[in-house]
Amino acid sequence: MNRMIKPRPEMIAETRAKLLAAGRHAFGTVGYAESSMDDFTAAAGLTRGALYHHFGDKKGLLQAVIREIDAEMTERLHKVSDGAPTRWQGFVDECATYIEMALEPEIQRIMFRDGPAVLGDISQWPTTNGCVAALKQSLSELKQDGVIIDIDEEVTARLINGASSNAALWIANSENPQQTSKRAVQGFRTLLEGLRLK
Amino acid sequence: MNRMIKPRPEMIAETRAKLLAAGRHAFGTVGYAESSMDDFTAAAGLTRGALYHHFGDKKGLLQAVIREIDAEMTERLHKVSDGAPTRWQGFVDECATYIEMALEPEIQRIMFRDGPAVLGDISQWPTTNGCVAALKQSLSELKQDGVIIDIDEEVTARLINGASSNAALWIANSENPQQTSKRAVQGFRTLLEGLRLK
DNA sequence: AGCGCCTACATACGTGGCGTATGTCTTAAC
DNA sequence: GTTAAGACATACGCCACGTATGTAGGCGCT
Repeated sequence: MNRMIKPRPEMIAETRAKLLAAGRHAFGTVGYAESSMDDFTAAAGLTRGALYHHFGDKKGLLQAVIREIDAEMTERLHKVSDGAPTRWQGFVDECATYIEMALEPEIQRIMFRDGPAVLGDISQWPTTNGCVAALKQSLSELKQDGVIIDIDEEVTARLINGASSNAALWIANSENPQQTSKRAVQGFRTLLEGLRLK
Repeated sequence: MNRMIKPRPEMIAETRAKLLAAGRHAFGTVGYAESSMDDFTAAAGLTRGALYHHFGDKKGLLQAVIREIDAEMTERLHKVSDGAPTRWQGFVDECATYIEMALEPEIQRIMFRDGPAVLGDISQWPTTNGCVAALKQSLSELKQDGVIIDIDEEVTARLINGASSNAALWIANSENPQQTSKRAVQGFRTLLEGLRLK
């Protein structure tokens, strides 16, 4: 009755976490299509059997991985905007952070390339639009504070999201990512300035 | 040394065109990963042998399809900007057209979802950045005319490109695409207004 | 004109990856 | 202690891709 020897649920959660981590690593490095389930489950000391049990299929694992990453990204964005001196500054920082995150190979590959290709537009997914929601919220606050012009927050958040992710792709594949990044962030800043009330 | 190749050019071109069309249709409807080469080559009255001969592999065909579509899109964009009364108007129309094009299922699927996922960032490809180039050129002209503020055309073109394609994804997957589209285009217009010199 | 080669495809074959069906072992319940 | 159920492994079949090989017909050369 009392499980004093070994907590069974923990073992289960552990295997789940192992699979999640193994899949995330494989998807983030070699990509979704090129990731062999046999390979990366074996790397985690398991088999595909466990994967099918916990996640249904390969796509299911991808979804889980995406949820995890999205949650992490959302948290990072919130931290940035919370730590800024002004709301406008926080918003701009948030956008810059978004680009920076999109530059990370794992995020880029999983969230911006393979994710949408395999699962369709994930942002439609109610559970995985944390980043857009974060941007949207920032925009709403700015609007209430009378800092920016009257815009459709949802639309603008989406546009910014698209511009950022695409910019990141461009930056990462450019010859000189450092310099390209500077240019991009600068251009982004200019674009955002257009939203401000003069 | 190099021999003149003229083996029934018409027949060959026709075969190539058939494969291109068949692949384009398959990729644009069921998607790249779900398209069976055996199936759509057979639909064109051919076999995979012809495909491998002409395009090397599945990815090669995708590249060719993307080039074709990109050329078409570029042409459409040029037509729109050329037909506008003012350059600013032409530019805005161009952006709206870009969104509209991105709403077409075939373009969306091939150019914005499967393409980047399979081939990486295609915009880096020298031959397939026609749309970005078109936007860039429009921006350059606007700058020279003193209509817009001093911006980095390349960067801005990329940002617009990203915002448009992403917006299209969002629109297409929304419950009410018509209405969402209106909102998106309106928001886009507002964003672009920020680039104008007052 | 006829011979042979090379191009443009088709056919055949092997491999690998995915999904499912089935098996096994452990834990919890009674 | 027997049983049910969950957690995973093993086994099997299928499909799709890439390659290796086969073949028919035009084109150059004499």
